[in-house]
Amino acid sequence: MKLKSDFYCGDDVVAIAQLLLGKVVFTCKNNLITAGIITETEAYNGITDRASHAFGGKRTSRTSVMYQQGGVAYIYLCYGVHSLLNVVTNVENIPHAVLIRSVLPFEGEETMLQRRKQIIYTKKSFHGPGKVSQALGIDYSLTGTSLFGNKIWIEDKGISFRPEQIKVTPRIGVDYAGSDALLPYRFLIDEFH
DNA sequence: TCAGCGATTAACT
DNA sequence: GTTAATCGCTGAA
Repeated sequence: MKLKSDFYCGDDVVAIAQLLLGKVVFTCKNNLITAGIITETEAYNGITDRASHAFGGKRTSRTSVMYQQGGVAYIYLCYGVHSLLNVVTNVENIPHAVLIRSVLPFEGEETMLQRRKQIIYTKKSFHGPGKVSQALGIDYSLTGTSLFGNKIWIEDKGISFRPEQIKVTPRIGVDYAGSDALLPYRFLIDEFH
């Protein structure tokens, strides 16, 4: 069942990041459906978070997507090469987002591997935010896409994890964020990594 | 218009 | 665990 607006509009982005573990991201591109079970997320906690693009209330053409009401995709290009997929949360004007870092194949595994130019699935095939977007056929032009439409959406398939399966760590690649780089905002399912 | 830069990846030891 | 490659968008002028 597709996640509803109230899931995305909560005000605790860190809690939502944890709740997204086990949910399933779907995309439909060229009539091909692909989907992955989320096994790793990071929270980006609005204007007080130095690691967030919206730190200090920064609002530009790129970051304005994060200020929309929860339930849209914020996708941006990193290193000129990688499209990174985020889920926008909270209400309008609060720029919270959750980065999807890893998935397990759920539907359309062959298509996902083809997009990654791989023949054989390994557990690392879709570990890393750039790989997730590539496998699901997502690129930065889809930023701002509603998660209630037919291009990208997230479903609850009843998959959940016990608290002891969930590992909490600081976020990756945000050393420039000073003390905020140490915040325990990354969640992952240890047995899949 | 254009210099700067990055929420990474792949390929190493 | 480490390090180098990389390139087109972003944002300010």
